[in-house]
Amino acid sequence: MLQLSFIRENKDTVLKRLKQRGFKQLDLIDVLISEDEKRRKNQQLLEDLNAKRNKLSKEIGQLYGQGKREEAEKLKGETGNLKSDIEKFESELGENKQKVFDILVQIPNIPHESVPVGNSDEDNEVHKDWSGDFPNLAEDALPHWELAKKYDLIDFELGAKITGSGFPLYKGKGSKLQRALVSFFLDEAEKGGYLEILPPFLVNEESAFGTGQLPDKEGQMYYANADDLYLIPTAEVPITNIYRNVIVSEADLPIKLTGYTPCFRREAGSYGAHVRGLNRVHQFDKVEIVQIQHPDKSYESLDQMVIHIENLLHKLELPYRILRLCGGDLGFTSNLTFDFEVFSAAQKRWLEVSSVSNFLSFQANRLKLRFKDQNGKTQLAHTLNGSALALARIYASILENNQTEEGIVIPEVLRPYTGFAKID
RNA sequence: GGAGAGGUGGCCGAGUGGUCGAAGGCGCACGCCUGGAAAGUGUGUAUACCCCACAAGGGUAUCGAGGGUUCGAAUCCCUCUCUCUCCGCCA
Repeated sequence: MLQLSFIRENKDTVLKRLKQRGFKQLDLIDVLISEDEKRRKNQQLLEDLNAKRNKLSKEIGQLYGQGKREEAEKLKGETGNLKSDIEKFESELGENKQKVFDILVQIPNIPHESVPVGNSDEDNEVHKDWSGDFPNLAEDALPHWELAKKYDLIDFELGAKITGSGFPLYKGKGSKLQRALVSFFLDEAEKGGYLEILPPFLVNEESAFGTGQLPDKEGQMYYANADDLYLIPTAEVPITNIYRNVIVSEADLPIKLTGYTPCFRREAGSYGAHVRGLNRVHQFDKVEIVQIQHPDKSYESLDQMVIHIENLLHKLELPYRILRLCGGDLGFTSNLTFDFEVFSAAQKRWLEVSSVSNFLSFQANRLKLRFKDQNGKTQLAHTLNGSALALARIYASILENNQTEEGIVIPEVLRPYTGFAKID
């Protein structure tokens, strides 16, 4: 969430930027500010009362210490009203704080000035288009779900039998290819200076709140009722939450972490032909990269992450393009997001395989993730993350783009991992 | 799942109702000392919020979390949570 002090001091900018992302409830800002004023007033009153009470208590303590019981008892009598007043203001202040908080969590991050105005994914700006060739497939080229069947790589029906639709089951070389991709991505991230993490796949409510999944998107996450835990929709959640409630030193920045996890998404309400095969599934594997960075350098980090991802796609020899998300498509927590799309040649579709974002201090504020600067002052760090990469669709495009009459050719870089060069 | 023990500042560790945000030690920072360093020595060393100029200064809250008793709670009571030990179960 945004910092209240920032909103207070930069109201006009905040309003302007929120408009840029099409945020409708702009009146919330004024409500927020006035509620916060009430809160401050009540806090002041309460603190004065507390100070009074503390002083009296101290005096009573001293009197008892000196054996002056009667005087002490007399002083006790004077505290009567104080107590009930304190209770009153305490509960009022509690309500004030809750109100402010409830509003604050509804306000999305402010977009970067470069974010184009727009309502939906159709208004996203092509930041970098593909200038190379597209795979030249035969007329009878198959979509990946057919290829998966033909070569017995993925059994969607079995997955549906065991769990439900959208839970693919990989077999044999199909499974190995998946594992190869995960290993490849992790190794590349490590070369890029990211520390590998294998985090828990379920998180508690605090963690889900910290990165912004709650309270907004609980409908997107699987929820383990009996234990009050959420299945992670992305490794971003557990990995970023490592630093929840932590103050790091400036010298430790940037902190660069990577991790493989399966990702679970309910994707409620998504049906139809465009979700066939691996295009949209409830469980998929992903390697995520995360950075915790100094506020002055977070955009540099974002660039660096974009390059890292481009590199992966080059190595996999996949045609891709980069989109700059428009205000309407920008995630609630994000300030600036680039999406990566890979061209899946048999479907003749661009598939989103990565999303890289700078959250500025939006997540850090929720997480209480701070660092101590050179002057000894603590301030919020910036967080960023990106998929590097999301597997299911990468997998799909590899199958489709690399199909030949002799079988599916495995990209060179993956062969050390798969142990085979071709699926036939 | 059952029984027991325990969660105090960056770390260790004292503190069972009164001036305790918290002794002492370690660590860290700065200074003195030194040719330099170690040792020694001095000072400082949490976070959030409020008043105020995001200064100085002052106030409030925080000793796992939440609630309660009390004029007053790290200290007493209740609930939750986490860690450790033993038993059970188990990859």
